[in-house]
Amino acid sequence: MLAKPEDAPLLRELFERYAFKTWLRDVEKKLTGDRSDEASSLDLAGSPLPQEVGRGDANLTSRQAGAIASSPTKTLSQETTDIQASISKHYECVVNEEDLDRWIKKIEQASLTAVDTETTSLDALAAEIVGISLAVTPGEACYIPLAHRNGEAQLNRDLVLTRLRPWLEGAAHAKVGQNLKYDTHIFANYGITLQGIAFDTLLESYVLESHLPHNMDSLAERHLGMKTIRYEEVCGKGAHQIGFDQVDLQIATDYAAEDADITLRLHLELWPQIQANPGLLYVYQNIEMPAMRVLGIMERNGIRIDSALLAKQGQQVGKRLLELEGEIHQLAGQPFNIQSPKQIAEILFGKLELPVVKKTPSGAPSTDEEVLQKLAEDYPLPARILDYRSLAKLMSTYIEKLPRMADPKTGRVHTNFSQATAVTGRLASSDPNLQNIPVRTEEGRRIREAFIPAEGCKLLSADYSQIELRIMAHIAEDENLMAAFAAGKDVHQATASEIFGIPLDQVNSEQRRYAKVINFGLIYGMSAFGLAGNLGIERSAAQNYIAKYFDRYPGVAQYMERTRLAAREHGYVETVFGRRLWLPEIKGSNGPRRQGAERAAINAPMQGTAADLIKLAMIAVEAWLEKEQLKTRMLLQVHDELVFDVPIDEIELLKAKLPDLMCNVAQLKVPLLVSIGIGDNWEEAH
DNA sequence: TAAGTCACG
DNA sequence: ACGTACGTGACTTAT
Repeated sequence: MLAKPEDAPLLRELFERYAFKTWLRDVEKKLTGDRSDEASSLDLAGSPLPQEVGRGDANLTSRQAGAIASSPTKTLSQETTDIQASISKHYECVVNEEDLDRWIKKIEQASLTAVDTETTSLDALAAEIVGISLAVTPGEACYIPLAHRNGEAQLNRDLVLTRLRPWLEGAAHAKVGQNLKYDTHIFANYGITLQGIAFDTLLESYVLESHLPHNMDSLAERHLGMKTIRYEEVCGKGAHQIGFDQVDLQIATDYAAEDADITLRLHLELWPQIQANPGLLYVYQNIEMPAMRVLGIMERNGIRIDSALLAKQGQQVGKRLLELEGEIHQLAGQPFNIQSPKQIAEILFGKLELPVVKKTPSGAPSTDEEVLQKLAEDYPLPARILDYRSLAKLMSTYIEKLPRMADPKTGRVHTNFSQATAVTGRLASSDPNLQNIPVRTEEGRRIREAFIPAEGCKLLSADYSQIELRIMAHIAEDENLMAAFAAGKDVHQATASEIFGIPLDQVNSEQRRYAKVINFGLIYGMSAFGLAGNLGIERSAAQNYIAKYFDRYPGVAQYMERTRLAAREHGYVETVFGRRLWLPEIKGSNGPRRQGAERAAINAPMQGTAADLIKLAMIAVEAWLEKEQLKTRMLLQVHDELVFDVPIDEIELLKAKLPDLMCNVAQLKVPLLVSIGIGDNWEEAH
């Protein structure tokens, strides 16, 4: 059914070559061998575990052992992890060439090496490398300090990088890491192209349990029963935090070598779990692992910002904000902080005695947009506050922020695409978030004018049309809905025609608007109450629309019910490609939370399949760009949209080929549709 | 650090 | 009776 994307040959080769079964058996043998020592190793609480480095820090080691000893009831896997935890540790600090040579020999011969970098910053593009850790066998790891600033002897950074380069860039040397997208950036900062990325424990955890935390401390605890040294324990936190380059080598080694060690052990635990499930294996190998590389490229590309334009907009918006502030204080009869919901509430509901429309979760009177909109029907002040709020938002979040985030040399902003944050499989964008740039209002869209193409390029935007509704038609296999898409109908118009029982060409804009709200509601697992609230109609009327919809689209009704049942039975739901979303609360006794889980269960297969599809598209498009050696660069992904810098002479080619690539990453039971926009800024291209 | 709000798909 | 449309990130105030 699915046209699988071209497997990356390198990855496939690595997976086949390093099946790990033999090696796993060896490791298991070692674990079993340790089993006889289990009782005594559990008694280790209070006495330090053997370590070459860090012997002096009994605190950390005893805390680790203590955590093991206090483990509650043990499952089989818990026993395994206890044994994992009891493997003796040998962490070395590599500060001379002899040891470096020995480790290089080790990793050259290893079938798989865990790699981790320590740096000066979480900002991968700005970070400087401080050290590298490596592990090839559980319990054995090294830390190679490169830039610690406390006078302790260490190897020269450039010498080590030069010596390691052939291995780091060697595609045949299989590597595993925790979030290797980050480490790839770090090495790229020094002109080194990390290759041979075979596994990533962050993505392994994400594919297995997207709803749980994926940081190394949590993973070690959850899967290995081990308590790890936390970053704060080494560097402190808040204002007192020091850079990793200030940390003493011995402590740095304890921490950093452990990261590589834990990464390797986590992989040995997680990878078999993924292999055991074909759907998860597909998502991991063919979607997440290849997507990681594409995301790294996009992050490095960045997008060009017109800071001068934003500065000009800042002048205008700033002036308008001052005017509004004056008017608002005038209407309120006193000055107050308009940015404080609490103070707004005091003015509106206290001083002016306006009616309270709704309350916040904590019970305070709400002053959100919906409330102010309602009050604006009868009073002048709320409308002004709304104007002020929206402009203040534009000002602080975009107009002021984006220029400060731009690289002063290139004028480009580089977002971080977080691949393991959204439980549904979507990406998340942060620092800055470029997935929530305003578009819905006239004022907001002006921000998009400041996103501009590179010199000699146009911005090209390609977005999937109605992707989630198409996926709903596919999953539900609803004849009527599939037929509407097959016929190329305007789906909201078609829906209106069905629920109002009128011919397609007699649907008016109001009816279409209703149908659109209903279609969105379906994707979100709405109730009659929710629909009524959204449309401003009686609940009974909303219920009638829903009933009519399900009457005309019975496949969709069955899908909703089927999904609720499947979620309850299995505790998870799946996308078309086999991605899982676990819903621990689906069987719970907390009614509202269970219903929330049911709505998430209905939504996740659609949102998640859309996420799968666009990731496959990104992989296919990037592969094509590279194969054809084009200069077009992929810049952004906004859930159903991709944005590119396209040189003028490649525009026609992209216009012709992109929709084709994006629509054919999979063959669903409905056609996929991609529309293209081109312009001298994101607003024009959209 | 939490709460409230609002930007996006 | 009870809450009530899914998924995100960022900013500001207030504690």
